[in-house]
Amino acid sequence: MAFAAPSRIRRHTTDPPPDVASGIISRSMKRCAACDHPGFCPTGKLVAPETALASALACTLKRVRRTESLYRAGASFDSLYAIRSGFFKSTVALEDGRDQVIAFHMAGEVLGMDGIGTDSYTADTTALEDSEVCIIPRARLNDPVLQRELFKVMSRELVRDQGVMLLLGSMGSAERLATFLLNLSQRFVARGYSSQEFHLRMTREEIGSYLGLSLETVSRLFSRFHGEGLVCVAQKHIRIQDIDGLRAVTTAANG
Amino acid sequence: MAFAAPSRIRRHTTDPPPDVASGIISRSMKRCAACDHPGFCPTGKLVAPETALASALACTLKRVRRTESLYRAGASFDSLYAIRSGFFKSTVALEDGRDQVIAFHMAGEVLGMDGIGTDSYTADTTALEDSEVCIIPRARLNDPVLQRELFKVMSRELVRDQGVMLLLGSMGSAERLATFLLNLSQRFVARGYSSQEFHLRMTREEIGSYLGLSLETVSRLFSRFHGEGLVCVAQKHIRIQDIDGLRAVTTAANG
DNA sequence: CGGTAGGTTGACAATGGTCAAGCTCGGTGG
DNA sequence: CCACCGAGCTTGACCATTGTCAACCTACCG
Repeated sequence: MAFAAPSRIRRHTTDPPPDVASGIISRSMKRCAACDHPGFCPTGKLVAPETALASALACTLKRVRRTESLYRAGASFDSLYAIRSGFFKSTVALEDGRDQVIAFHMAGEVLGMDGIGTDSYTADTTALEDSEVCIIPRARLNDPVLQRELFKVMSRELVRDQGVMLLLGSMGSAERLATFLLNLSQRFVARGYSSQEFHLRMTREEIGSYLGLSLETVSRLFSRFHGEGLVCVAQKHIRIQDIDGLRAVTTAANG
Repeated sequence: MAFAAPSRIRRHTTDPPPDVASGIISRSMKRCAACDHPGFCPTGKLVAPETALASALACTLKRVRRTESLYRAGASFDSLYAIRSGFFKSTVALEDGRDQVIAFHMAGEVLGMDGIGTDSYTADTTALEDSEVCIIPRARLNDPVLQRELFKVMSRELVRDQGVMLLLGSMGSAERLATFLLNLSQRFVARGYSSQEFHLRMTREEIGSYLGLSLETVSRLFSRFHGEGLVCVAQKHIRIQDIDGLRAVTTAANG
């Protein structure tokens, strides 16, 4: 595979954030004084600028190891969590045992908002790599400054969900995967990482579950995209070779 | 936009709510003093009990006729809307023209929350029958009492979206339609109407769009359910004959 | 009473799922 | 250091579900 072998850094220590884009990381963005990941301080995003630092300092951290769950569906709602570093998936289950990944989450995103309305979480949320979250106790939902920000976060989440419904309801398999890759790319770049090369933290099965496809279909599509020169895939390493080509796949009839 | 004693307030006069379930309506639930639809006063749901009446009186009503849109994607966010009576659909569009129904809304539900995060709406929302909404100007988002309630409403909306993703991603066609019918039934009964007999306000095409199916598949499934004695379908009138049978369809492998 | 939007049904095709076999890589223990 | 093991991935063959196209029907509205 024509793929610059990345140095396989495996950090289980706290100090630096785990590498997200296999070494190709732009550290240009300024950092929050309290958080050390580039450009994306969850607490900074959550509160007005003037109180960001205070909030950040007051925030309790929690570590979640890979495969561990942060909360489970049905557990009583006690806090929100802002991801400081790491990667999560959320899944919901049907009574008959089937379940589905409904979201992947990365640094700066807020987890647990599904619990506000019913006082208990409705999804399972699990770390896909060793991660750290800031605990936002439910009592702080009364903080007007936090509230204002949280409205926006929840609203944007509603918009994100619209996109997923569109994806699941109107797109063919290739469109879905291309959309997914472009979305990941966009989110990585917003965090100061490479937009073209990154490491998938989820399995084919999890991608398939999220996209409403079988793991085999996901695998075949990766192979096909690879063959078409759109991406370079080696296991979980992805390099987007032709971003415009991928965007074209996103449009119907190029599936 | 000021909401104090506007000239165009349509006060809560005595006109009864439009019949939702072709005459089979239970009127047993108590009504809000300010709103006249049974058991489900949007303003009452939105504010703490002690201020419900005041808010309801201050609320400006807007009428939306069938096929008219309440707001369109891209329009700047100026208010939320609580449905007082009627029925709406929300659709989102892809660049290439395809679009999809992402929700149906009925009395008591809140529209426009997708606009909070980005300051403009992201969906088109259209009345499927002559409807009335209470306007909640964006300025009122600062009202702490309203805020608290809105958090719950938005959170529940997130949970609802999870259910739709599950439906679109994990269910077969028959499961989807059965789930949809049971959901409608549940929502009607919560509003004091019959749980078994109701009038569909949307076309087969709109149902199909919402469920990620073609209109032909929806039609065939209605015929099949009819043949199996699960429902009695006559155009847009639906009577659920065997609710447990429908629930069984909801489970995999009974598709 | 005719036009039109919406709905039904059938024949066929295509997309994507299922099943099965085999591969790759990383971890583990001899 | 090597052999083995298992989770995750790939690929092929086949098949089921659902979409597409087309024809026709029906109800409703002027």
